[in-house]
Amino acid sequence: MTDKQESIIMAALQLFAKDGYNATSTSKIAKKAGVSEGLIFRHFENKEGLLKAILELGAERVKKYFADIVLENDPQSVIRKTLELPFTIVEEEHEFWRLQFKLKWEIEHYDESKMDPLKMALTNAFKKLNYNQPELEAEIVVVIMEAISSSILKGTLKSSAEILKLLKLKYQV
Amino acid sequence: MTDKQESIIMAALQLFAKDGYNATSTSKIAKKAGVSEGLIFRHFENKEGLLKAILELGAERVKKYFADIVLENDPQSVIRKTLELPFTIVEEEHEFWRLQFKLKWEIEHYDESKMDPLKMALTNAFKKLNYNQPELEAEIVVVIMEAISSSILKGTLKSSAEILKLLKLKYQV
Amino acid sequence: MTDKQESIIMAALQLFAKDGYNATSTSKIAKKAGVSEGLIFRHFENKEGLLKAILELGAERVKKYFADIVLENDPQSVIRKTLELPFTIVEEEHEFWRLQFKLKWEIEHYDESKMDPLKMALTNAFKKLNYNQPELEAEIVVVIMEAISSSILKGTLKSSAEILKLLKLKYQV
Amino acid sequence: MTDKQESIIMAALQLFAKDGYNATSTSKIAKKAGVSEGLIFRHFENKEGLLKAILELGAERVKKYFADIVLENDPQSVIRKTLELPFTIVEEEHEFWRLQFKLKWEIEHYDESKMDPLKMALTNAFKKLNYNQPELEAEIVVVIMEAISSSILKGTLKSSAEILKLLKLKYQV
DNA sequence: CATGAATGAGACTTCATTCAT
DNA sequence: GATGAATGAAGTCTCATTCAT
Repeated sequence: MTDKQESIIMAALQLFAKDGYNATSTSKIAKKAGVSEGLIFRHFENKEGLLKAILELGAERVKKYFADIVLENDPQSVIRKTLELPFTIVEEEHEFWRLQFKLKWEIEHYDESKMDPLKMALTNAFKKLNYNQPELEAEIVVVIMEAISSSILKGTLKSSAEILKLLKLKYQV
Repeated sequence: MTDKQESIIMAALQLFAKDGYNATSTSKIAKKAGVSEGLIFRHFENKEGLLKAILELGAERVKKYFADIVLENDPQSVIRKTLELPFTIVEEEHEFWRLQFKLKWEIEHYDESKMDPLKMALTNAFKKLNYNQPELEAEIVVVIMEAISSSILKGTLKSSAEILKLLKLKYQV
Repeated sequence: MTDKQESIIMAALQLFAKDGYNATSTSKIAKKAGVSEGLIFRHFENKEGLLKAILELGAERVKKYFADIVLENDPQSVIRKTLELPFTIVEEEHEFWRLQFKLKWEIEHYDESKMDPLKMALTNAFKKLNYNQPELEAEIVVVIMEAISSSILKGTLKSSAEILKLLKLKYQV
Repeated sequence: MTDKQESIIMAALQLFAKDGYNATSTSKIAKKAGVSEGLIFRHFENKEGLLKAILELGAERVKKYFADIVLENDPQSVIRKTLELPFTIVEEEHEFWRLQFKLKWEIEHYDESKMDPLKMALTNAFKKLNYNQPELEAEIVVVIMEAISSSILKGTLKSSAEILKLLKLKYQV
């Protein structure tokens, strides 16, 4: 990955996140990245190719975030870390994640399979804690986690710290 | 509202929901609605005007859905009905609600105030039930409700019936 | 000429004068005139018909302005009145005349024949005053008169009163 | 300035001059210039940008025409050359100048300042010749010069050679 | 690898005009 | 006579993509 390739990706990332995929022109990306418009197509074939590159980058970051949770043995820690996840997104990565969430709605068949390892880890955790329906519980936690993430990214969640505390209390983690 | 105005709105609704606002051209809308492209602009001034008309329609439907909950006296019913809400969306309205959710990400300043009455009703309900932090509880329920709605609309929620049952159990409603 | 016909003409006049013929839409005219767009076409057949109606109105006003000069016997008065003409245009008629001048450039074959009576009157006057080339003198006076008119209408003429005085002096009228 | 840029300007010049700015579509310009329509916007940003480019070209040509007069020392030559100016416009440049004159009516705030050097030169000349009101005389000559130019360009001036002779006689130049 | 001029399709929008009421 | 919904062509402009250099 050359320097210019990276700056294209970073520019696209920011613009896609701010304005959406369709509303962002390749010319704006090129200008922001400080490269010629043609270069985008040499490196990524077309606009969608650029999007895919960004999406893959997203999948990798997701894996990294999940790794720490999935490798955790203590079931309570698995749940706690999952709930904490949305609150640990650093400010600088907000636009990156905004884009990922936005794209879930924009792309026809968004690949949700990257959530599977987390779901399994959670299911296992709830099993160990003798919950009656561990799979359902896992799915609910994932849903809650995603919902809180998107609220945070959209900036509509108030008193987030207290909510986290309350959630941990409910799950006793 | 003439016949053609309505068919424009319906066509736009479906296309916006399927492909997104930006990716839908006014010419496609006109073709689908069976009218001339110019008519869209005579009636709605511009593409955004058409979007606003649809959004207002959405706000009205939201109000209608919420009315039943907000006017409820029994606190447990308030919570139960809120949790049930996502599961009561009829198939035909799916694309309409898909659009509403999609737009939350696509539009710069999406107006979230329409949730306020529901939040207040929930806060009141939790107060009556002597929860320690009724406002936080209300916010969590809203977040959960929205999350489940979006999962259902995206088609990524499995075993939705059981999840509802489990949630009701947790809140004893 | 009904009331509505008149208000259409007046509205068109003002808008054509301000923005030009091409840049003025029939819808703007209708709105300004307070009538339906269709009515314009019932009365004037098409946009060009409306223009022609205005042009004829212009020709009539020109005739009226010229009548007083052409019927004058005293040769010096003929010249003086011609020179004074641009300065006698009342403020309210400015946009009307602006339009007439603008159209001379906008219309392919603008009919200049309405100037003929004036030219003849001037030629006669110069003949009576024993100028060597009365026709040429007449043409120059007309050219000067038109030039000053357009300067006034464009608002680029300074010290117009003094210029008039000086011109009268030159022609001893 | 690439080849295509130039052919766009030339095509626009001719069409603007013939039909006016508003009545000329960018698609017609592109077709006449033998380029894609999009190229117009890549080079000139928008239709008005193209107009401005042409206008600047006009301002430069005006300067060139005036330079010879302004640098003249002999006052009579200044006046004579100014009067002769309209008659020296070569046939091939007619449409260019037609456009310049047409635009004075079409554009909201046409910049008249380019006449200032000429006016000053004339004022100076009349001063040297001991005219009582040199500034007024200068303004009149400019007005006459512009009027004759526009008559020539519109093709409504007859016996132009004699008129020039007569004017020179009047000013004894 | 990198540029940027050039393209052609299609975007949103405006407009003169028609026609049923 | 008068309305205003409706049209279809054309308008300006944007965009993803190509290609010679």
